[in-house]
Amino acid sequence: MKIRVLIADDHPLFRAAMCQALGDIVGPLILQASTLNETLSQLEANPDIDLVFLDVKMPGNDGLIGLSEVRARFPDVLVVMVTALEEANLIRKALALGACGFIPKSASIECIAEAVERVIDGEQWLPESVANLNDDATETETKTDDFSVKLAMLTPHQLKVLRMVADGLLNKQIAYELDISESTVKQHVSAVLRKLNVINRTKAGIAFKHAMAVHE
DNA sequence: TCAAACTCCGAAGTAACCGT
DNA sequence: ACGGTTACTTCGGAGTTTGA
Repeated sequence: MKIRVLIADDHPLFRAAMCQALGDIVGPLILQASTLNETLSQLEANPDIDLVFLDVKMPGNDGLIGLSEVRARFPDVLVVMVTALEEANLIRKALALGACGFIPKSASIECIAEAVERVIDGEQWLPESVANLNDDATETETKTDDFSVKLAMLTPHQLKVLRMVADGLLNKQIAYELDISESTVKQHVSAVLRKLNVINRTKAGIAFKHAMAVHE
């Protein structure tokens, strides 16, 4: 298997272990990152990266913000989430946001190898222990799931804009950041409101923050 | 995907009016 | 004269529509 892999995790020991495990599977084409910014820089500098193992909790990535950022900026890159937590709700959100798979840090090398093969083949992959997690979602969580599904309907540009709206940026500021006109930002915001079925940017921002916050 | 033109809405400022 | 209330105007930001 000749694919280029990026391992994004803030723990050097885990990265080293992953490198060792993946080295036997995908060969030597493995890059590393310890923060979300570093991950994005690596993806920008290496457009040939096929697959990213992204830690749910690392500097700059609290929850699924990193996933949404990577999906928004690099829609062609496959993303497999890595976490010590096996929460059904978190996993559903990640998959709805475009993650191709979910690997617990306790996964065996065989398990990781199977994940890589399946994901590269275009399938979604979950280990059995995760796939069998009881669906104990509360009503609120169910609503959040619906929202995550709506989030997955957004285009990469719309996701970027939503993230900035959630951060409290004005349309003018978003336009400056993305180097587009203010009216284009408004068009994106309108599309986001329509797709998320909310009446204004404040509600969209709050809902987005809520959906991204997985460790409350 | 992007931009232009438009409407809508709320906040802030100002003037006119009224009661004390 | 002073303070409070109301009505009007202006302006900036948000959102929609239309077309390239």
